[in-house]
Amino acid sequence: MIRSDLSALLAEGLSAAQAAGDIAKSPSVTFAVERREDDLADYSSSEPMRLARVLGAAPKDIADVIVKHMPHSPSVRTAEVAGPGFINLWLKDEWVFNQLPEIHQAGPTFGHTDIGDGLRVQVEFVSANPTGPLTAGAGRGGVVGDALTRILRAIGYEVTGEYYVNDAGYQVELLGLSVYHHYAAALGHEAPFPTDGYLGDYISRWAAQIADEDNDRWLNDEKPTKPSAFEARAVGIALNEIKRDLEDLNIEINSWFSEKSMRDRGDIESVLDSLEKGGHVTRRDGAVWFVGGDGVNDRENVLVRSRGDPTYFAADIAYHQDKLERRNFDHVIDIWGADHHGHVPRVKAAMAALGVDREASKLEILLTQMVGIRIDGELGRQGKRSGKFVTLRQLLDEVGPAATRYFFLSKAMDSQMVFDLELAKREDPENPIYYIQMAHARCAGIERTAKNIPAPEKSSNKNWLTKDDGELLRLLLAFPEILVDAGMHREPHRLTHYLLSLARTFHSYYNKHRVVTEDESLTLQRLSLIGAVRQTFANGLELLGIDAPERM
RNA sequence: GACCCCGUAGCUCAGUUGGAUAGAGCGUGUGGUUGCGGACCACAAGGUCGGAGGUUCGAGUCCUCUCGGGGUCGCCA
Repeated sequence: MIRSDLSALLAEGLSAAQAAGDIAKSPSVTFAVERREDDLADYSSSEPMRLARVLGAAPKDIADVIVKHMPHSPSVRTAEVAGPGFINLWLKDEWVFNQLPEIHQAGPTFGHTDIGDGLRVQVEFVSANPTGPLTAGAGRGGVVGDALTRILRAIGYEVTGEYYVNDAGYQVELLGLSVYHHYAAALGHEAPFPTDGYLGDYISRWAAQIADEDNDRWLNDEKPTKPSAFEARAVGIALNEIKRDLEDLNIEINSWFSEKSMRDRGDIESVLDSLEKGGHVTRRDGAVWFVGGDGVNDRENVLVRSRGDPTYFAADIAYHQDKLERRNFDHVIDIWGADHHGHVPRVKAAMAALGVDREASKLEILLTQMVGIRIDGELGRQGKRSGKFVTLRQLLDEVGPAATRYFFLSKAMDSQMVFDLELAKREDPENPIYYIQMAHARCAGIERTAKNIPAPEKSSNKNWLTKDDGELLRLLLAFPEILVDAGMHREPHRLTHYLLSLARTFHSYYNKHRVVTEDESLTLQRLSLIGAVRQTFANGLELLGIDAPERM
């Protein structure tokens, strides 16, 4: 990666200067180097200004001395001191040009690095209750989690994407009773509808499906025979719809973790036992409460209800212990909806209490903010139990998976967003995803036009690079850095913005320079560049889970 | 009341561990493009970064206060 190479070069410059006695000694320094998108430099570092105090010298003098002692590098054309103490670095065109074959050689793995060092990471996302179809908001978490998973893999982590299925507990009981009410009705019987039952249209749809397929198999007067089996039947239908939605949105789940099977193993009892032994439990009003650790002024939360069944919180503690201890992931990332934010401190406190993650360093919880859906200019309220919400399916049917993913991935996850259905439905250039896909298709189109031209040989002519070729190629070389930043900051939208910027640069280039011309040598060189551009779009879109069409 | 997120161009949003003149898309205006696809390109207008203090060489970015919008505070999940 260019950025880290330059950083090392500057560090060498500093130590050489220190060895020569030109500047005071210091502990080793990591030079922050940033890529510039203006015309001040290709890359720059402001480290000298930060070093001023430590080294007891003026920033400008520090920068001067570093530049003076910096070893020669084949990639650097010039290094100069600017402003109050910046070091500006320019890449050598010849070196930039020589990176092109490397991009082609890496092919589908161009941009990938191994800085993750094979660390085992779990990303848990969506995990919506199987008590109804996925909401549009769940789509946001799903898309962000899926893209993050892909990006982390590309930078060298071994990642498992998991969906935690809440297929047990009170909400599932409610689902079963709600569906049963309609099921019985469909067969001409009566069963009570539960208080706080689910009101969505899909409930009667599922009931009709069960009545149709199973006839009177579950029928009894007021309650289903084998109620837990009936619940499982309803949950099964829900999960099928969820899986189909995720599949159509190009989201891959490696592992479906069943809460029910965890409960059946007795994990909750054993975790409660551990908490009790650690003195983190108190009893009051017939219920069992969790007491936060070490004088933390945290509210107490119920683990076991007075009627005897464990809460979602208790199950979640067992689940996270399973991830962090039994399955021993090096790092766990949970992606939750913002409405769960109050739950974050409790779970972390419980993990600390269990001694599973005392430093609170292994469990990382990210929150995706609310998604408002605007239909016909109206911003409606969303609620699964009321049955009033926009489903992910509606989004997919009306907008399509590419635009849906792009829209969710173009904004930072911690900012609230409004999904304007009418706007997103329009298939005009307003939607930047077409602009990006078009760039890829154009590259492919050029390659089709040139397909009877022999493959580029090793070039002897290195003066072909215009400023525009160099700009385009420099942008390609930034791709690996973008992936590292997007992964390490957990911000997939950085990749989205990069691709948009690359598309802009490419379209501009395309409009200005013809690739396939009479000049065979030049044509071959530019074909190689265009091939690298196409590869970068393909790789980037793949990580976003968006298809890269050859034609549009 | 407590806590979380947001507030940047007309609209939707970026802004890289705090760095040099605040960016993009859409919209608006003007112009270009007989070519590898016109789903394109170039140029322009448009900003007290909600407000006030503070931290320091330097703040859209960090801290405090404050205003506005959204969210969460259950023996629901």
